[in-house]
Amino acid sequence: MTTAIWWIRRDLRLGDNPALSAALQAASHVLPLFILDDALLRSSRLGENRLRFLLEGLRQLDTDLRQRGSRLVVRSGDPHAVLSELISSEAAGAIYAEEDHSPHARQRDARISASLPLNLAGSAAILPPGAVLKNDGAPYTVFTPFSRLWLGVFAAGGGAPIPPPDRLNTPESIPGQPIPSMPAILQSTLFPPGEREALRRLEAFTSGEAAGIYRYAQDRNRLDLDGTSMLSPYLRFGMLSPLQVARLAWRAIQSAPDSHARKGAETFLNELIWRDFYLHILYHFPHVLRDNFRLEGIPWVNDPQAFQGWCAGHTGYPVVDACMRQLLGCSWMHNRGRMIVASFLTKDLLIDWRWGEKFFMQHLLDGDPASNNGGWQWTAGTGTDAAPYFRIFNPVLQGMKFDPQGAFIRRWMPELANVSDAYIHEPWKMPLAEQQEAGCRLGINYPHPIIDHAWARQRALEAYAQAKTS
DNA sequence: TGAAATGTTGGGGCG
DNA sequence: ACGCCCCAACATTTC
Repeated sequence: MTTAIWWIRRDLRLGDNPALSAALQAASHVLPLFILDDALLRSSRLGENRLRFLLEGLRQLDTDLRQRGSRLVVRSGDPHAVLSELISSEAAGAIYAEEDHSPHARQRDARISASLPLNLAGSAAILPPGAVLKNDGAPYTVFTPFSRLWLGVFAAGGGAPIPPPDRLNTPESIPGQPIPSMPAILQSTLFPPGEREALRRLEAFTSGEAAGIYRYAQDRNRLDLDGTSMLSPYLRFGMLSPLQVARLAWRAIQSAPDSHARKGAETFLNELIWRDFYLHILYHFPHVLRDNFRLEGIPWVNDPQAFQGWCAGHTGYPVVDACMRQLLGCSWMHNRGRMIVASFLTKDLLIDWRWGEKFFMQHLLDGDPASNNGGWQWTAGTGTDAAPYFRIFNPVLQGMKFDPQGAFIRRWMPELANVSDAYIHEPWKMPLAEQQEAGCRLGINYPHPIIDHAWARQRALEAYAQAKTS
């Protein structure tokens, strides 16, 4: 009997899992292990809701494993200590794990590899960092050429997904600990954790001629429609194989019924490429977690009270507030909303993008350092291939464009529920009579805008003019 | 994966 | 009929 450890990190799935597959080939017995790393659990960037999503995902994985004659072993502590103890107590020959390209994970894995037989197989990205480089071997810092080459590399390497194993032999009586329970903070779970649910959503999004992926190009920016895949939390924890999602998107492009549908599938695949782009950026430029990628010396105002207003959804701009309430209410925010609130924080309020980045990490189920950092630096105009400094969203126009009837605003802002279409995006213009009729008195039921956008825009342009290209 | 400011054009009102 | 003005509507430039 030989034993291999399948060390699960952010690949909570049995299907299309190269690390699990390698472990099964290497040994007669496989020990599925998840380590609750003290260092990660103590991080101020780990929100309770994401932790709970992870723990419940582990419970789901354990259920799936038990149906295959196995079970999940959970241990807390320092990964190196846990692994070396298990290697000797179980006489395990090797450890197999999916590669995690984030700086913290690379450091941890390098330390472990130095003394333990750690084998990395598969990647949290679709194409691993290093697979998409410029001719001179340098990493891309502009998205469009990156995506062109990415598509070429991806198309060349086809292949079918690895089926989930029928059975895992797992050694008996390995001491583990029960998966911790956390009370649910939110009443509704928009995102039931687990691979089964993830596959169900993927199937619904990509199969059939009426699939959402074919409407993605036209609907994805609409806050008031379900135009996105809502797969991000599952991709974040590898409850879905990102490679498998990309394969299905690719297939949808090939079999699209018309050019409009093809455009939808292409746009969706493009978003997956953005995900890879930012994973690669973080791999090649880990300092972006602390520093601006390209601008230096923006004179941030960093008003804590304004920040509190933004966090709570009390800015007085309905679309901004509705998006923040959506984040607080379901630990997820529409991508269009993320851009709107990020632009408002960095450009209107002139608050350092790091404040918003951290807040997002604390609240998003899909919070991932690479994509989150990339998105924030993009909006702040400090990142790779970033929005230019002068691109400043007007929260009123964004609301009118992407929530035309205000349905999204009314869903998240009960105090605005009876405000008419004419004023739903700028309630401060409401005459007193209508305020009373709508039960929404400015300054009482809903705040006046905490800042005047036209003025704030001017201020932002002046502030960014002081920044230096670095 | 913006928005505002500025420029241009052309129809209609009017003396 | 003609010129002038006003101002949408659209295009271009600028931030």
